[in-house]
Amino acid sequence: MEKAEMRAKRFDCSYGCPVEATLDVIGGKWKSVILFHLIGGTKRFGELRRMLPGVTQRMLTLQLRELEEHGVVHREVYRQIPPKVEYSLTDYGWTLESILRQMRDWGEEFVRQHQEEKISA
Amino acid sequence: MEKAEMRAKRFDCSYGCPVEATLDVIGGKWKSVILFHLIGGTKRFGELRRMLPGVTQRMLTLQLRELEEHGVVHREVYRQIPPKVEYSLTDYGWTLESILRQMRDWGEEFVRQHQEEKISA
DNA sequence: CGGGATCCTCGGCGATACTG
DNA sequence: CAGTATCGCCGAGGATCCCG
Repeated sequence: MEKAEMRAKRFDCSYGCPVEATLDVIGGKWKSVILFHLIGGTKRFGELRRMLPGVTQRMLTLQLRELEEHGVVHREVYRQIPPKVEYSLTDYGWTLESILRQMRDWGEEFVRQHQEEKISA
Repeated sequence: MEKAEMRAKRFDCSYGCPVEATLDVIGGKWKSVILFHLIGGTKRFGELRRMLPGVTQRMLTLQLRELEEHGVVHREVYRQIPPKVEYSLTDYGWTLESILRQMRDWGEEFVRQHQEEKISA
């Protein structure tokens, strides 16, 4: 499938519910974590890689490309040897900040709840 | 893998970031949409099925089971012929309401943006 | 350093059939 | 009506190699 077709399909309002649209942007395997780390400021490719234990180079690249296509992440390439590429949130990406912070807060509480459950068990 | 093992693994704080924990609860293929519809009130299995065009019986069952295991959805079985099963948000599930509503709002805006993009293109 | 290109595996998910 | 069981596909994602 061509990239243009993918975009057409993806943006074709084929979402049954707007919640799905949001999930399509932040719901990838590493996307929400990448976005959350970018709230802390611009990051180089290698920095992000070190911040996500277990991510492969390929997956990090793919996820960043999709975030870029969705308009929430900006990719700045410095043409030099060795290469340097910086990633940051776009203005539109910053509109996700509130949701991402709430997701972190809820997740912390969720983990805490289940730790207690394990202790009492 | 035994269910107990899955739970152990899932709740083992193996999330690199709390955001992932939240995504594990609401990030399934149909989970966030199910949860969002349950904000509107208790629903029967068949009702949910009709509200999610394209979902298979199997997937709806699996997703509901996981939501139940995560403690955000309550399953009420009425022992009668024909069977009747109702699903609703637990108190803990209601703590997701704000996030879900924001996700819907952001998703609506996202779809709107890309519709404009298509028109201007 | 930050990628592409290729090959291959594994499990998520659909399709179908059966049941209390 | 609301599930469970079984089979089979295919695409997400890992491993590896090469490049500017």
